[in-house]
Amino acid sequence: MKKDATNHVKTRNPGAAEKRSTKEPVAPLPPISVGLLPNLLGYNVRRAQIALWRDLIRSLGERKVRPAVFSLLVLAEANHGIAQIQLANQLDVDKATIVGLIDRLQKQKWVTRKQSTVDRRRQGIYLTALGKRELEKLKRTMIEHEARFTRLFSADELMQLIGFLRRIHP
Amino acid sequence: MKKDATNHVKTRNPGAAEKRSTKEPVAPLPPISVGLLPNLLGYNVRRAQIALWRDLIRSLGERKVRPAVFSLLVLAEANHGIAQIQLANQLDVDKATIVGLIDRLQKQKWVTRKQSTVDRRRQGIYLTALGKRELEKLKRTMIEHEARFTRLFSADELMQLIGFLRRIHP
DNA sequence: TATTGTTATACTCTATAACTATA
DNA sequence: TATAGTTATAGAGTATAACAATA
Repeated sequence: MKKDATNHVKTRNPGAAEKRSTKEPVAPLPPISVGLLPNLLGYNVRRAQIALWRDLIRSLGERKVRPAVFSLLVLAEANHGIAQIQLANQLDVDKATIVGLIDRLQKQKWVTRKQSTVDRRRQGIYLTALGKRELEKLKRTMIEHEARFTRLFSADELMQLIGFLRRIHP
Repeated sequence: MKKDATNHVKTRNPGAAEKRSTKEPVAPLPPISVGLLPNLLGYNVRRAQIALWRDLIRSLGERKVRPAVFSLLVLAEANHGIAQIQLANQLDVDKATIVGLIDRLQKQKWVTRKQSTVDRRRQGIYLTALGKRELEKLKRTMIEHEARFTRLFSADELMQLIGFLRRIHP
């Protein structure tokens, strides 16, 4: 029923006004009070994240890549042969989750696993040539997506905002 | 494997240093480069949201209430007899999702449904006396949770931050 | 005994589609 | 014909637990 949702996070509404802009219905829904919600930091962060997330999903949509995969590819590119446990630690997800993501990426031939010679428990992750090319495209998509939001802020404001957010996730 | 996770969102790590603080392992994991991730607005919002979400889950934990339910109760309290479709619009989730949440709350005797006399399609939502009492407790929990994060900011900074976030989710 | 990777399983949150009853 | 609510189903994202190989 919700329009643009492709994800577990609820749909942001660029059309919040839709309902109100149509002809006045017979028994209109009365306006509601939103209570204390808008003053809560957590509520606002959550709503912002949902707005960003949905835009990102829409942007990545055609590429069938999910946000987590993008982060993973960026890390893999910056760290040739990174161990899966390191990806898990850095992205703050369980290692079992990483295995699933890598499995898919490997099937797509975007990454390969190669056993480490230093510690044979480790399966180093390497981007393939295809993976690198695709990541470059993804980065462009990501930059466009970011721009749609960062342009809401001056350079100073953006620095401030990111600084604030880092205090929350130290 | 991840410690405090009770949720689909990945675990924030107050113990990120754990791995490094133990005795130096035989073949230590090499330090990694995080690439461009920390400069992305979306990445930082997501990480902040996860940190807040996990703390909230932990705080609400014993009460077996989820964050979405809290918002719903606040709205129901501020709007006696609110229609489920209004809850869905305000919280930006599908109406089918709201039905599920209300079903549980009704089983717990925290809310009741009552058919509207104005428009009999509507099932107005009302907090029970029990629901009101529980919500008061929840609010205290929520305030403590919020305080753990808002104290990271001065009053001015907090106003600024919330203002920034509202630009992102208009 | 601890760690890396793996498999199998299950849970939370949410959406989609089709339906009923009312309007 | 449209809207509020409902039901049934599915999917994304993630965790947990148990295990093998290696350290």
